[in-house]
Amino acid sequence: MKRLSREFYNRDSLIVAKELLGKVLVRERDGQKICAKIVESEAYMGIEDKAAHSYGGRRTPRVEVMYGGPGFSYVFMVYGMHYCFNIVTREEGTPQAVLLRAVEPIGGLDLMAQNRFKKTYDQLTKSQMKALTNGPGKLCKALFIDKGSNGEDLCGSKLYIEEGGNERFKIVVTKRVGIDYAGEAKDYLWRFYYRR
DNA sequence: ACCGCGATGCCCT
DNA sequence: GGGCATCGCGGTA
Repeated sequence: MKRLSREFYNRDSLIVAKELLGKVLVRERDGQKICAKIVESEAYMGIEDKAAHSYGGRRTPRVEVMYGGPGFSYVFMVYGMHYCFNIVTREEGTPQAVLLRAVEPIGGLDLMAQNRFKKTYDQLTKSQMKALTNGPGKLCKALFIDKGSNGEDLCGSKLYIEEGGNERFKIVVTKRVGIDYAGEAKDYLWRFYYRR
């Protein structure tokens, strides 16, 4: 499958967040490969978005990568124990990003099961199977995405995104999650997920 | 099924 | 020192 180009990412997060649905996130590590379909995303619109880490032009060491240009990863820690994986969008100096909130396992099932639960895929309970990659922190753990993947070039060969299949689907549009601190921005319909 | 809560570390004021 | 772009558990139904 064809890898997404730098230009794909060089657009508003609202567009990229929607278009990433159905695409395939690929993680290569130690000669092994994990693939998963992107099924939920959120747009963070930068300077003007009270929910974004770069709101108001905030530029600290943590968010620096958001200013560096499209197609790089922004990985940060939340609640002291989970990571969130974002894709930086827009040109250098315009700090937008898309948060991946959920993916669906396609390949490398045993690797994901090991990373999450220290078991083979077959050994997972039903609920563990369902919860394998259905949250931002969970998908990071399953795909071995942590601090070390911050600033990774998604046009490279360790962590990247490919075109998906041609399956038809709908996009459900809702409010973003976990941003009650963001004033009126908490109600913006900037969360998207794959239906069917 | 839904709800409440504690875990735990880093970032930024 | 306050607060998090979360998760999983254990309680009540």
